[in-house]
Amino acid sequence: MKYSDRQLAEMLTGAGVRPSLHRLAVLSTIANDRCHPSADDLYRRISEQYPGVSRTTVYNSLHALVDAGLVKELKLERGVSHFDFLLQPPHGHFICSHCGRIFDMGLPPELADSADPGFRIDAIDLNFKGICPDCLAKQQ
Amino acid sequence: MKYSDRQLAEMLTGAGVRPSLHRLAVLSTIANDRCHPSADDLYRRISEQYPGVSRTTVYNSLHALVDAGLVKELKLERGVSHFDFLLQPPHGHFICSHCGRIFDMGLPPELADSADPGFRIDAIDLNFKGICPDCLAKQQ
DNA sequence: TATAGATTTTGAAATCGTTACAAAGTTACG
DNA sequence: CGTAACTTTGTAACGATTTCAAAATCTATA
Repeated sequence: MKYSDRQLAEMLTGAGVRPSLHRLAVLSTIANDRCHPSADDLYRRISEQYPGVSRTTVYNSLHALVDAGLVKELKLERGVSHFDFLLQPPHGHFICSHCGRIFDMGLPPELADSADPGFRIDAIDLNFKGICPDCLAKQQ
Repeated sequence: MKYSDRQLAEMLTGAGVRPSLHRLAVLSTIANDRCHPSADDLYRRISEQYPGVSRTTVYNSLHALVDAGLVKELKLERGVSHFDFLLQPPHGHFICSHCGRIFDMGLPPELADSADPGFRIDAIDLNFKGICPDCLAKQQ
């Protein structure tokens, strides 16, 4: 499923964020490629489309999108954040130790209930680590 | 349950790591306080006991303990690692958005089975975010 | 179409946690 | 003892991110 720039622009205005060219480019890359890019990945991708864009602009855009609730920041490894589109059922992630790719994984439906009583659960991060099918096939 | 320095030293030698004073102090803090300290928390704690200790020594010790499989590095927030004692059943964590404390939480037993077939799961990180009972009580 | 006001972008410098590295100190063991 | 292996130290570097103030660009209203 691909989101048109018009759809994405509407999401932005709907969330009270002005749909500037750069913000739209950042959101479109996150929403349509679903590759969980880091800020630097995004900077390089956006640079191809808009040469001369500032790294700070990419960070600014990301903050705006995260604050607007359209994008989720994933803290999977120390030091680097990755970014995921939020318009879809909640899901976890799988990080392949071999190729580094990040895959979406379904969340067990009653996971929130497994927390101790008395805690108010607002968000769940579930991350698997291991080897993805592609790398398993290549390995042996 | 508290671990004596002798017990901890045996764990270290058993794992092939020389039980130096600093390493023992780091491990003891992580094992006995169970407060999921960051490297900087540990540096400050160890400094009280051994004034003049170098920050690098704390990092070196942490690396040794993580490599030895006695300590697990938690990547809960961007930028900072926290450290948890590993000698206990696998568990997830709850981070209170209000006070910042980190609590242990049980893992649902068949969580690994919920991953898509074809992936080899080596590790699971489950993190809840929300408000802890103490902060909930104080809030209203 | 002007123009003022608000918002966005820029680029350089700063920050923060962590790592690299080489020198100095310590320990184990023949 | 002597020497090789390991540990600690302190400084400098690193990389991702943030800060900040100036410049550019938009928007609304006249």
